[in-house]
Amino acid sequence: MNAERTDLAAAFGKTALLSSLTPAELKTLAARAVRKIFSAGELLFSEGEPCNGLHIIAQGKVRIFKTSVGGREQVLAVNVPGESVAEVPVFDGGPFPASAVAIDYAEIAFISRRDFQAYCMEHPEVALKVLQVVGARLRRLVGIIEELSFTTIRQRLISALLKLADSEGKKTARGIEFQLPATHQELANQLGTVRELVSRNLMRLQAEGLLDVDARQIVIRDIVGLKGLLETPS
Amino acid sequence: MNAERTDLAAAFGKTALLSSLTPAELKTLAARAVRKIFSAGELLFSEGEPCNGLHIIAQGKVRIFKTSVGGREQVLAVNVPGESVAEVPVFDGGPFPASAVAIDYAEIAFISRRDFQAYCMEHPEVALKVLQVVGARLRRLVGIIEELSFTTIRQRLISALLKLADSEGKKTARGIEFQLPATHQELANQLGTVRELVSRNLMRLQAEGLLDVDARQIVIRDIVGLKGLLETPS
DNA sequence: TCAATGCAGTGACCAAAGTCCCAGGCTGCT
DNA sequence: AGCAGCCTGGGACTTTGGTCACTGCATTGA
Repeated sequence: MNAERTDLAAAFGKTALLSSLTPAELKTLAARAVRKIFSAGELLFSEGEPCNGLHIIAQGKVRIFKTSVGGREQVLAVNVPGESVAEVPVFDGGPFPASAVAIDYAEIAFISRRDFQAYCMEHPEVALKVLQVVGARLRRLVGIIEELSFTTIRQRLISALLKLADSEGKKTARGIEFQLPATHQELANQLGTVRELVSRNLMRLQAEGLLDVDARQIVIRDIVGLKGLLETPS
Repeated sequence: MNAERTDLAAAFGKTALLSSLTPAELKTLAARAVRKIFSAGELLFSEGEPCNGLHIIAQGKVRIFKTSVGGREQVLAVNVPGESVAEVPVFDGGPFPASAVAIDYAEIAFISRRDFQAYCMEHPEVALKVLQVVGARLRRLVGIIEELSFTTIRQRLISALLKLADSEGKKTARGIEFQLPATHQELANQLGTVRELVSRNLMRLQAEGLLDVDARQIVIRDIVGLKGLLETPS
């Protein structure tokens, strides 16, 4: 396993936060970082816990989410290698506003709050980068709020499908094909709803001839029609 | 009107962002700021517009909100004097993620992006403050998402009432009394719903004996009962 | 004093969202 | 082969949210 370990300094060089640093600086920072390994489904941290450092994803994907008392989940973000997690509590000293879980095997570089804050004081441009990253996060949250309060589940599902088609879809004779990245349950969590509604709405779109569904395999037959449904409120 | 003008340097001293600056620094920064006056209901800026500077509220209140195609509104924040508005686009260069309107007569100090960014490079501690402010904003947005996706309008209304009771309520013989800060419509916008549901839910709570409603005058009769409704999903 | 306007309350109605429950299929394990 | 556990599909039903239309009330300003 050791041999497969990602080189932290190299990983740092690819993160938006630290891309402006010189190789030497990356190395000194990497030296201060702790490597943490998580297996699929393992929690990085839970909402409400105190935060003592910055997490940078070297490998794997991390899902950030809130949990309700009723056991429902709302996904806030899915982060990939090169991205950082929980920048905010590092700087305001508060607890984690949400929980984070490793979606699959993940390697995380962990830098203590003190070290990173000190680094920002010495390198103001890093602080500005952090600000940009946090800004992007904030914009995405505003987008989630907009979707939750203005759109139906049907529309949210459609726009999620369109995004997937755009990023992972392959054009075939039958249409644009792709696989759902996970279970209907997981997709429901991202849309802020429950499994059944995802199933049902997929079936409804199929019945309307807009796409074909076979469990997680999706074939979009009428992408123009789908986009049309986003404009005019159904 | 000139005589009533707020002293910008003094106002700056009270803002979280700039509280660490010396009086001399405040003065030089204030010299670079432009004063903008808005009357009630006037737009500071609209979602999607490019952003060319930081707004700091010297006087008045500002409401930040998103608008849907159907004309509905979702309030993201209400900011008061001493707070800044739209820090994010100042730093990431993107457009405003939402619109802002003056709730009543307002005086805004406006500092250009370039000036403020330069200031942050010279004073890294200011950048860290900005990060804290943006962090607080982000936490509030996460809170809104949580409410939108996990709670009913009834519960959101109750928790809004409890917050108001806490901040503005006065204990009287009849219970905790206060006035709604604005119209039912406005309250609905903050809860992410429509006027009728606010009316109805208020009436329902009254029928249940938990509070008395007379238009905007609220008397909470059973605060324990209200809090109880937040715990167990109704 | 009398429209005009804006806000609050309300009933009827409809659509969306959510719950509960069970059946069928697939996978992996014993 | 047989079983257990997950995931999906789907039926029946309830609750919540939202729309529309109308009434009454207060304020305001001509």
